[in-house]
Amino acid sequence: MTGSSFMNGVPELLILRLLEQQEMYGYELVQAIRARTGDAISLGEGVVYPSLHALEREGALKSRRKLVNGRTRVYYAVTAKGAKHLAGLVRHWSHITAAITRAIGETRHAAATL
Amino acid sequence: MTGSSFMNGVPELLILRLLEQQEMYGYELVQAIRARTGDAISLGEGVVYPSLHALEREGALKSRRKLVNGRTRVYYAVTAKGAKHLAGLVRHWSHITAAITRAIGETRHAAATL
DNA sequence: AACCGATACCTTTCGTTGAAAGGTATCATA
DNA sequence: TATGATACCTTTCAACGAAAGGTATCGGTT
Repeated sequence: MTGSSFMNGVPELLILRLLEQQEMYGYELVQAIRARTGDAISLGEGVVYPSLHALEREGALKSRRKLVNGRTRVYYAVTAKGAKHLAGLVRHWSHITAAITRAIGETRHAAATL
Repeated sequence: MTGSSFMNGVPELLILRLLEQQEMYGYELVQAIRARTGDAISLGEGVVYPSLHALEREGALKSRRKLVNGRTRVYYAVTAKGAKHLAGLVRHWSHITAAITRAIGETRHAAATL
């Protein structure tokens, strides 16, 4: 009850969404997430890498190794299956957050009016 | 990675918010949450009761027993401390969801424009 | 009278999952 | 040569929601 960080499922959602728009490697993703959310969300590598591996295992992502400046980068891209999965996640996300936003914005009277 | 239910911290948020508007007992809360979210969110008693106990332990809620129709009901109300806590949760919730919504709605080009 | 579903409380167990911390290696820079 | 950034990774931990089960009372039905 201490955390309440509202982050359940969010790493998976953001990772798939960003990778759908552009192929990226893990380290790049970590920074991209921070940048794209205006520092509101900052995922550590200990969250991103395991997620990438799990998503690839499930067939939602595919990876290819690339050598840049003597360093190895593992680029990830979303598969067709991953895109379908992401669509479901976004749909679910919208549904849930809309319901919560409505619920916490309602007054008891407005609720009764339903 | 299977669940992705986006429910982290949500029970605490909804419980505090509903109880801030109106004093309620556990069983009533379970149904109220379902009703207020249009069946989008349904918390079991196994989630609600432990949450209520934890929140009372933290001083965010206070309870009073009431006998109605031979059945005992435990009514919970939000304390001043709980209200302050809730305000922080709502603030945090808005911040996080706004950032995510923005991030998943952005195109790569729009992101670059930042 | 017996039964069942709804009401009302509760606990224990389980699996997932995000967070933190630590570990390796390369490259550029000071 | 030492440090910080880059780039990969794993292990450990705690928290939390979900499910399931447990008790008891009441009202209505058969």
